[in-house]
Amino acid sequence: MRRTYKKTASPLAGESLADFRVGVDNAIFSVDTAQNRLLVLLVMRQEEPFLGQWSLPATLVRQGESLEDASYRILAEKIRVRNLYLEQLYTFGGPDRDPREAEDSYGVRYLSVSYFALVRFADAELIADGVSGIAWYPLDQLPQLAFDHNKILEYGHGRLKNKLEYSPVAFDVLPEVFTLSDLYQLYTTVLGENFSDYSNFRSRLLKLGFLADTKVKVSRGAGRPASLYRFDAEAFAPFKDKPLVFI
Amino acid sequence: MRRTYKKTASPLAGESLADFRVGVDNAIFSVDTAQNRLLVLLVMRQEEPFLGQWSLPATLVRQGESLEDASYRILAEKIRVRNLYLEQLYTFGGPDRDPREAEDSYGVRYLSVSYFALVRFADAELIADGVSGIAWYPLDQLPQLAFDHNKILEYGHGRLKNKLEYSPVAFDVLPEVFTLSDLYQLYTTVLGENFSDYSNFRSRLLKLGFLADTKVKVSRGAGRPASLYRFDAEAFAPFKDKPLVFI
DNA sequence: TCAAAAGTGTTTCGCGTACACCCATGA
DNA sequence: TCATGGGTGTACGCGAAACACTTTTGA
Repeated sequence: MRRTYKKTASPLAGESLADFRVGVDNAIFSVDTAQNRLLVLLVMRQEEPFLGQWSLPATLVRQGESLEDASYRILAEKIRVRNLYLEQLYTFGGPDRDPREAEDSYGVRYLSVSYFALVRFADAELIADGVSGIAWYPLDQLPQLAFDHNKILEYGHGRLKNKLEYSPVAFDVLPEVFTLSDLYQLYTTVLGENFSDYSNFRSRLLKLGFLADTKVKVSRGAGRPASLYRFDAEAFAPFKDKPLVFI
Repeated sequence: MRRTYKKTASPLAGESLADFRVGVDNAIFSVDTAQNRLLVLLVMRQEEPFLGQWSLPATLVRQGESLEDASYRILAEKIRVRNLYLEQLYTFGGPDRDPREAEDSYGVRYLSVSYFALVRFADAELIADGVSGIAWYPLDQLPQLAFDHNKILEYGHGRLKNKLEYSPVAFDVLPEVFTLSDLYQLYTTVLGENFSDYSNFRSRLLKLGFLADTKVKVSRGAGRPASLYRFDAEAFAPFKDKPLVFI
């Protein structure tokens, strides 16, 4: 039926279109502000190819399922989390990127649509199913990953840095209330040590006016107690879609 | 063979994975500096679905062909051009975005990986094959397009604006030598009238030091003749990968 | 000699940067 | 009382924005 349809309609019917399986690979980042570490979620592969190697949480897209649905599904299988940010990253689709292609006599191709996620570390609860390995890995201590997943993570890290600079993702990933140091730590761990002076970061952010001071103080060990702030979505609204630099 | 492989390896074998055809849709932009118009390349569809409707130049990915190859192939079929910029845009893959899915009893899905291209208008020669319609359309006078192509173009236009602000794509698309007014016109037509004052634009660009004055003057009608400039890729090198605002 | 287009210069204002310094707490 | 971390203030310089002005051509 499909064949006939193609044949009558297109002069290219004989050109042998590729059949695809579509995989979704999730690059899931989180920031452990307590330890100043940028983490990424890896799972141990339970099947061939790359059995026993670390990889990104991934799945193949099912019938009737959108790409984003698939991404959420795989995420929900690995982690329980309330606050997260998710967006499409990039589509890798060269031939021979997946060893399964070679084994397959029908010439089925495997295409990977990668998604980028940032989750709140505090309430991210890993789902250990007893069998499969699952773990947060510091981004700077990655093992050799399956497929082209190292490349995907590299790309994802770039995206994360941009997002942080130009959009308010940070507030999706911080607790409801947070100190300005928390915010600063977050930026520092993701962007590197020398992106901005604390006091300047502070005054710039406060001047924008969408951080509401709850006046509640919190003391963490020695030192003066810090004010807890809340992200005010309404006050931020005017900045929405406008280019805005947080650095 | 494939089935067996999946069945032994994965507990999800029964979950009915989707079979995909992968299409590549090209959002090809060009700027007619003479008429100050931002154009996009459309083709008239010669087959169902959406027969006789305008659409983006598109193709289905063939066996052994990478996504980017497919994008270049479809571009080369429609247009002869030497200077262009091309990059992946976004992947649209929800179920039911393509009417062919419904007609197909096997549940084949159609996924669209869109590419963004910017071509030099002066030497872009449309390939008219006598049958199919092909034309440059002003972006602000688009007809109703096939599939979700209007949405893709909207997304592509956003990308174009960003690219122009943060990267030197403009020089891929201008002639070898150009006047600063040419450059300014280009920016104006893409970004809108009020993005910057001409004189400020001018001094900012010149101060960066990668525009070489050829000292050759060119006169266009009345008015003082303008200097022709050349983009100096070597002098630009230090700025590569660094955030840089052209506005 | 005037309009049109190219190119130069100037003034103002705000913001990023780099600091120095004050404040409140725990040990 | 001192180390520690939170918070405030200031002085400098660059750059964006707005706009006035000069230069060189064609008509």
